[in-house]
Amino acid sequence: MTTLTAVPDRAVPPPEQPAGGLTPKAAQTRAQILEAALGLFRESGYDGTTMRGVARAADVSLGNAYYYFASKEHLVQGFYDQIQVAHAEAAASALASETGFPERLRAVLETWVDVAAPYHEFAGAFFKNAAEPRSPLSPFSTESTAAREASIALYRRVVEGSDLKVAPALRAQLPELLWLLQMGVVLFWVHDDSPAQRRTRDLVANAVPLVDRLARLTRLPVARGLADDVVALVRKVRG
Amino acid sequence: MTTLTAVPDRAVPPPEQPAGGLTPKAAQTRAQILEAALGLFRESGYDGTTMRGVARAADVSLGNAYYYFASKEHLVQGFYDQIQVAHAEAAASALASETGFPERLRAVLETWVDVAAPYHEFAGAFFKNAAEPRSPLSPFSTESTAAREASIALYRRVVEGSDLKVAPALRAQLPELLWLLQMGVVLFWVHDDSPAQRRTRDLVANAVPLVDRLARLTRLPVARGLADDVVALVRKVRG
DNA sequence: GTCTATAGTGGGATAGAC
DNA sequence: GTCTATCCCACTATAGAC
Repeated sequence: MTTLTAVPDRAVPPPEQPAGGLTPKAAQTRAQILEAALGLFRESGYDGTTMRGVARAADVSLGNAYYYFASKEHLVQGFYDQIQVAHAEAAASALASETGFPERLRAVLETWVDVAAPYHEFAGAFFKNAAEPRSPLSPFSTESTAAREASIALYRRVVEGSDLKVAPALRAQLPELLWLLQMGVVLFWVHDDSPAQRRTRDLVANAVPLVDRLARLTRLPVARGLADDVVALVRKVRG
Repeated sequence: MTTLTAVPDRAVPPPEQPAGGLTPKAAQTRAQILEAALGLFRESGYDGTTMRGVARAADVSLGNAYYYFASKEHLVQGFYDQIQVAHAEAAASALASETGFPERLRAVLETWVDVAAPYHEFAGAFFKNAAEPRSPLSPFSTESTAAREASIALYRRVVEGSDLKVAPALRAQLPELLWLLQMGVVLFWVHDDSPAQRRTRDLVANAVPLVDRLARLTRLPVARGLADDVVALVRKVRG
């Protein structure tokens, strides 16, 4: 779940029509299956939904469902897409009107909580699958690269459109670090049983000013060396 | 699993009636099943191990395996307990000879990597289960409280036995924060495909001095207020 | 309370015919 | 591309032995 910025489905075997396009018929069938799956996920959750049920609801055979979606997990990517689009849209309008770094950061994090809220109940099951390292759904997987980059780009906009003054070396790395912060928020969120995810919202409200102050602190000589080393560590450890 | 075996010897042992514990026979069978499971996990991974296989390797019936472990996942809980005990033991000897904070911290984190190494290949499957919020296997769950407390206690020893000078408010919270650091290391570790988890060891080696410097920095007035606020945030957000 | 044997059920995933 | 038939395995149920 984490990013919930997901990746366009590539579970589809590219049959005849090249250029990544599907036959109209194939696209239709595929959409049918996905729609049925998302409906059942909403109704019965992830575990409560069976591939047989999806196939039946989509009016196709079980084998056909597997022809388009290699596994039950792959169906979840459609769910990711929906949230990712909604988050990007909601965040965009907030970013258009704010210039302060903490306000922008808080807006983006809070809109994620807003957008994801309706799915909180089922998020646990999704999160479980996304957390598996070898899963294509993992936010760290190569399959998720595009989605991850898109999400990081959102935080790049947060930084670049803001008045933040920060150690130069850190500035380039900051979007990625903020994305990691979102990962942490998501982790907290899936464990948050408070009504309307109140505690996650509190976390965001209280953590953002701290991040802001910490970032600005890196301009002081006493902290700058440390900030540089953090950047170096992240860079080294990333790949 | 580790603590419930305290059945005092008696001249005439009563056939059963374990006071919250297991009869010796039961403990023996249970251990047998767990050992067989861990062996198969190592050999064939989590998904490659079947409950039938576990039962066969342990020389018990399938039903008996389920008598002791309600599900395949519950076998993983046994793994957690075992690794936690092994980690505590391995770390203890390192802690006995080191007094510097970064050396102690690094030793504890590295012994974890050492102890967990044999299971790295299939740790992903474990991690997947642990990531599910409502799972009793989650490190944040109430069922995991004992193991979590034991782990935090280890980091309390790291701090208390060391020469670390840190903002007083932070000192009390530090063990818990270091435990969170370990969670982060574990997250990195499960995604680490380098031989012998080289990159995780690099991460530890490079991150520990940073943590050390950051902790000491909190004594400076300029950072102290921020440290206090971090402590306040953690405290608020935890419960 | 501990254990066996056996016979299910349900659901994820696959093979191969058409 | 779509189907039917099938496999495999986690898990359950049951009935009974000690």
